[in-house]
Amino acid sequence: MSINFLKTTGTLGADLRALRKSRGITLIDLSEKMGRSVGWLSQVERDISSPTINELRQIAKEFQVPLSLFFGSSEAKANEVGRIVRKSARRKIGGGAIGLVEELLSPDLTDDFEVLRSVFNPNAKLENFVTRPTQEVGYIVSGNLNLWIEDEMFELESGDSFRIRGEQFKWANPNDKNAIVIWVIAPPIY
Amino acid sequence: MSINFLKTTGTLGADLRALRKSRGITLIDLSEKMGRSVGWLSQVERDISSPTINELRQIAKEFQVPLSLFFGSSEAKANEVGRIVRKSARRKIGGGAIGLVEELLSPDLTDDFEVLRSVFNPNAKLENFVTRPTQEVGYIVSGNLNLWIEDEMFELESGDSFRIRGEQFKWANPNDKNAIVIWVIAPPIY
DNA sequence: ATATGAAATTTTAACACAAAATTTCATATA
DNA sequence: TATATGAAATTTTGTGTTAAAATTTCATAT
Repeated sequence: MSINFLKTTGTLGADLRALRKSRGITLIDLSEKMGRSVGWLSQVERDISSPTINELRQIAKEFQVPLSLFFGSSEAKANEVGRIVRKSARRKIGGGAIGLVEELLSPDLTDDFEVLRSVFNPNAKLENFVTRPTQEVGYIVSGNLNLWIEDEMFELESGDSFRIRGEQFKWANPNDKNAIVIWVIAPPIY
Repeated sequence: MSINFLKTTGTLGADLRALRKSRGITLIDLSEKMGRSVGWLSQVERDISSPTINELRQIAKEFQVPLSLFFGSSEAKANEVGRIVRKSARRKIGGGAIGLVEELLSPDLTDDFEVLRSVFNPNAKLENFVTRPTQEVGYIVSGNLNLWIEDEMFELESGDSFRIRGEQFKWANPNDKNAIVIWVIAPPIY
């Protein structure tokens, strides 16, 4: 029986690069903000050198993502890295609204889209409209979700799906039970 | 009480164009194959003129998609067109393997990705490997699915997810109950 | 042993031009 | 009288070139 070391999901460098690109930041920009050299950052993103936890924390802060984005709750088997995400090993993506728990179903951040599993807690709601330059499709696995897109409101039930394309939206869970939604976003925002 | 006319989902022109583009076919190519004029086709894709059922059937055949792709099983409300797909109005996407029922969760074919809901019947299996130049992510909603990617086999359970990136794959439902999978494909293949 | 920063390399951006694809519309057709 | 055609007009996409920007490499310093 071995001690559980803190391990990333095995795709750290590629994830960091994808994250940086999705924000339109260059290595030069980031290195200046972090006070590190460009060469070092380049190596980190290619898994040639590995950042300490503190450095990783600094990067996470720079991109406004939770540190948890880089860690699955359990370790992936070697042959599953980049291919399979087990239910027990999904990465938490915090940062969003309260009453909303998001986890990543994609194995890393390098695809042209991202797939999330979102749990909307009972009576949770997003107060203010959000707009993103993305195409998003969601599917209600269970529960109910009220969705406002521009000036329309839709009452969605289990089995319904929706699309948002750069339009402003907000949501509310009108029920006393969780709503579970599979949510696809392109291009990636995390 | 009114008679139910055969109505497309309200996104026919755009869907036809997306479908044609996804196959890398030009209006000229298609018009020659169909024996119709380029101008007319152009107008169909812009909803300026509407094809007859026979013409639509001809197009469907040309693209090797079922005619059902263009019809939801019930009519969408005007303000939901292009935004919401109700559980009862999903479009059937046949053509795949036997023992597999696929429905479209995306409201049309014009996104950078497509979201499907696939039902794998008990003990259904895909005999031969498939390879597509796509990025695909799937999420097991319920049931079990065995998935082969290249030379590895994975036993997936409810809650697990996977990614396939241009790799050859095949699948089998090892159970006596349906497996339900939300499947995302980019770029679109339908 | 690791990080740095300047040099070397690779990638992306910005044009300009040609080719291809699509739209428009006056006319023919049913 | 509405619809389809096909040639002309327009728009979009592709190609090749060069410069700028971004990234990688690697000899040296820490």
